[in-house]
Amino acid sequence: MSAAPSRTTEAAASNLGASDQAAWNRVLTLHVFVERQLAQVLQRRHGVGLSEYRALAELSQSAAGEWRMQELADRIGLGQSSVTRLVARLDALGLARRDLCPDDKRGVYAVITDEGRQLHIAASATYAEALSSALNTAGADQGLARLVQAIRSAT
Amino acid sequence: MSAAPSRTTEAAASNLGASDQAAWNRVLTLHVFVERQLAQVLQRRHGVGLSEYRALAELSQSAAGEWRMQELADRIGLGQSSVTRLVARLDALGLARRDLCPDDKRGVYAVITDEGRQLHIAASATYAEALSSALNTAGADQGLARLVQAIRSAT
DNA sequence: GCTAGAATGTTGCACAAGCATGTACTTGAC
DNA sequence: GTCAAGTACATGCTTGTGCAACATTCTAGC
Repeated sequence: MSAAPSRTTEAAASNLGASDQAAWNRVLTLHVFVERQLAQVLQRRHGVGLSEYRALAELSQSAAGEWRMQELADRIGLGQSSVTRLVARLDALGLARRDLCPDDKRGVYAVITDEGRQLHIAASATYAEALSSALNTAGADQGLARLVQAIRSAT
Repeated sequence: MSAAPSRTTEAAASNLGASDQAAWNRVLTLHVFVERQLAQVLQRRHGVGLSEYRALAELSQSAAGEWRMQELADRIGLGQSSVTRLVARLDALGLARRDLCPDDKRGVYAVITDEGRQLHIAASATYAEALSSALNTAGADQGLARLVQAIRSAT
């Protein structure tokens, strides 16, 4: 796999690479813009950060309102140690609590509280509204319009 | 703006809101995955972080190899203070230097050095390769395939 | 010219996130 | 039953980032 067969493969990969970079740069621009909007509005109106909100969202839509720490970490895209402290923050705010796993004494559940559910319901409306608003604003930008459209229509 | 006229508007916004959330969650998942891959590979192979790489990329593709601090901040999606320190890091590494603006004594240029250009060229290949690889991997995932396709085809 | 306000960067501070390590527990091989 | 390896989470440390406050310089209006 060095000479002829890789020739076209490498060329194709290289070409795709260039357009991938342009595409990804647009994603980055959009990501920064939208996340900043969301973070600001959540902080102002509900006093929580994006990670807190997303943790509450995952917990509240779980069947039992709880997840193992590791599972929660995977779901919100953070590392283990970050989630340990994130749940500690939620605990301090009364929005979630830590619960020991009975059948595996190493395990810990993060459990959403009633307060947490209430905050999530309220913040959820804010989040949805701000997200759509941010996407609309970004979609009005010349360079991002097609990307936003593509993201929205990618089921 | 409370009763009849807002009825359909709110309903439409609400519906769009729900699908926007699902769409944005996929973007977040993809973003975390790809950025982590890129950051790891750049750090391992070239000893720089993502922000450093992106700053070098912006500087190297500028006409004069330089940008005003604020302009650079906008281009890589960071705040002013972050860029102040980012450029200080690049300066310490010999990859960029700070230059005073002659006609506006408040202004500062971040200027890429030869070392910076060389590193960028090398890292650029790594970056392109890792990006395409990451997108391909993500594109093989059931839940992300359509999104990756959409992003790639959104010119 | 002068002064008020805007613009450009820098610095102090707080904080969230990652990495490496430590601790407790579980599992599997023998 | 015991020991080694692996899993699950917590903790110490470092770092990059944002916000707010600050100093300096530019720009307009008078």
